[in-house]
Amino acid sequence: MADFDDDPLARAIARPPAPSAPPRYLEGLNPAQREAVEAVDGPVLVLAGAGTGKTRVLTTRLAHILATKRAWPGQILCVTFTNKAAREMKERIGHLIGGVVEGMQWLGTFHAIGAKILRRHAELVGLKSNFTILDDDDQERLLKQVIQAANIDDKRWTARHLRALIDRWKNRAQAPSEVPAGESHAFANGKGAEMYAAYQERLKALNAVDFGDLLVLTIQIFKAAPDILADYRRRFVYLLVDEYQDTNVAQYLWLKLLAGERHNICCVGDDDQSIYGWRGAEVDNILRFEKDFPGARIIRLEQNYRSTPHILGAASGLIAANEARLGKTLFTKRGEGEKVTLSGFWDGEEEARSIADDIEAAQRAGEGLSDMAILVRASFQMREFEERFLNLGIPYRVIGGPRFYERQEIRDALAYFRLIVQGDDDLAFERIVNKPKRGIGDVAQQAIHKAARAAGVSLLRASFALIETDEMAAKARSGLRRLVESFARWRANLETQSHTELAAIVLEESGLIEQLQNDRSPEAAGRLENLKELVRSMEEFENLPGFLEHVSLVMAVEQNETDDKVTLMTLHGAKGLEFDRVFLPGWEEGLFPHQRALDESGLAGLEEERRLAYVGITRAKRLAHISYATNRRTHGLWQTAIPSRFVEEIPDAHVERRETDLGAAQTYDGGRWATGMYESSYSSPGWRRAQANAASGRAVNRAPLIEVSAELIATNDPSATLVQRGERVFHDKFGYGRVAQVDGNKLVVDFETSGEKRVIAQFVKRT
DNA sequence: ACCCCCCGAATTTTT
DNA sequence: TTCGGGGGGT
Repeated sequence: MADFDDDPLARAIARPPAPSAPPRYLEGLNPAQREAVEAVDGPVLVLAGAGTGKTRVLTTRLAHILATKRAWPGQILCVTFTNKAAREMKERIGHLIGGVVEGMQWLGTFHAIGAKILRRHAELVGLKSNFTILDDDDQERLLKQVIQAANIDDKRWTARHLRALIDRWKNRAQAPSEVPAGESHAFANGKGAEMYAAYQERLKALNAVDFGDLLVLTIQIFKAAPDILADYRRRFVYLLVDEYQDTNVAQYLWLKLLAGERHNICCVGDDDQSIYGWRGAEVDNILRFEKDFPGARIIRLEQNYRSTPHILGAASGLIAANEARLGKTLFTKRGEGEKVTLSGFWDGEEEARSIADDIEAAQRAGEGLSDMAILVRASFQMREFEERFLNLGIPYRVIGGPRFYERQEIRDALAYFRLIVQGDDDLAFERIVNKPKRGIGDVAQQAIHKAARAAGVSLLRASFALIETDEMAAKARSGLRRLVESFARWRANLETQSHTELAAIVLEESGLIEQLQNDRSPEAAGRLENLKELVRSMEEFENLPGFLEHVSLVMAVEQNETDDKVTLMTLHGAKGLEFDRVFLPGWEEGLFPHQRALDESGLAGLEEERRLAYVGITRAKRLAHISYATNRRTHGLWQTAIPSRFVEEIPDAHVERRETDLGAAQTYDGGRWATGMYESSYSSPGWRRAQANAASGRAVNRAPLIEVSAELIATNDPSATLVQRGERVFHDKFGYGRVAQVDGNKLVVDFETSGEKRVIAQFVKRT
């Protein structure tokens, strides 16, 4: 409550304004922001450019709805993508509505809210309300079983591949029966949909769901039970959606169902910051908003409070090259500032060295390390910087490494907990049945599986029966008996014992702790520490199921980072953040824009990469430094690259070019960059191995030749396309194939080895 | 049950 | 190059 004193919004709400004066919380908003706050009824799309005060608008809008008594906190549905965003909103709202309400019950991520709804109506889709939410590791292991059960070669058709397909279908809310035949064909000669169906069956049997199901199944429920849907529609008087440009089809359908006739929906987003197309986000959702919600108001927030004019100018100039956008013009009242710098380096090492030097110089000049960030396209780029930082002793932090709950020892512990809460969780059982070793090898595990299948029960249940028979070797049987009896005991204590106590006992009695104590490897101590941390982190939860729900939905553990360190992260990870000084290394063709984005998604892929560049530049408050290296080692081979086309797209007025003379490896002929690749003469072990491979006649795993031209992708001129339908072509990556379709410079080619792919015409050669 | 070697893959990542 | 998974040998 003390916070009320520091928070003008909270104060304003606690003390209602005089009738005539506008409420205090509207003070200090610019006209567009104020409009977005006050337009509470009917559909509204707030196009919030980078740094335009989006979060402030969102929270103030909520405050406004509450202060004007249009709805109670529990009648507002407010969805975000990440837990971080949800947490931030909750904190700010918490101040506003104080101790009156615990918090907003329906403020959370799509998945958390989906899970909440699904648990209430689980029986309608054949689940129990204590269902497990699988992470992608479990998901993949389960898929592998499904693939093997169908006698499909799981080398040729990997679980990973199938998972990607199923994710895609679920992102579009497609049930197995709705999978387009062509896409089903993408797996094991048409078995895709069949595998998907089998997987869903297995999930049901395990009383488990995956992330996609949290939305797909709730949509199913809404459609099958109109009374339930009507209930939620009545409850949710106002809907608020953050980062709307990141929604996928399933999320869109889910929102549309919940918005109902009333359409009091407000979506906030920025089409120019849509960078998650590859995981199903549909920019179209935001581009199409007016059609979806007739009479929608579109409000643009264009005044930027973050960056200098040069930074905004650079970013705006770049993003203007995109076709598919609603269009905004950011402006600022801040003073000039410095131009964005552009530097070229001989290789990645030199680039890292120079950036590290700049960081040290800036630090000496009084800048804080935590005000600086290096934003890379791909995480392998981080290594060079880490090495350099370690060398120089510059403190740094990497954001986005392997996360706490993904560590092996944590997963093992969690599998024990899951099995206590939900005995049907066979995946958890398989994980820990012989971990730590208790003599239950392959043979014994096969026997358990067989018994479970025969009786149609879970592995744990089957094990209970099995230890009473003599179908298993004595050693395995006694090991299994001890395990199974432990579970019986733990489960019996679930209700009576505190969950942290229980957890500590489980870790001890299972032997996990002992195993690590006996482990002499250097990592063991850290792992023990992690387990302790795990138990500690359970304290803030009410019970074990509550904790597990948190774990499956929030894969990260909170870390309070107040130390003065340079931040190293990917561009994707940087969205929503800001730094005083930002370094953007690796702006090279093939790396950024990434070759795969171009190969797989053509123009759309290029535009998404460009948005990523835009996100990168707009993270900077005061200084942005772009750089590229002419030579870079990837997968053990040296490759030569040319500067990213994005470099050229930034208006000269906003850039200071510091490129030195390193043009030797590049040529520029009339709008077309040519690149080559050469192998180094390094006498590294890998190089020797490659030579040996070549000598022995084996194919060398060599990266595809990068050949890009600066203008080609943007063209829509059909005459630019040299190949015709039906022609036989060669592609560096996919090999030989026949052109099935020509669309401007985009082709659909039916490749002999890899099937139909969409490729850019300029990447294929006629044969 | 464990170890070693070979092979393949190596953008981005939340939930 | 580096990592992890799987197969095969001990």
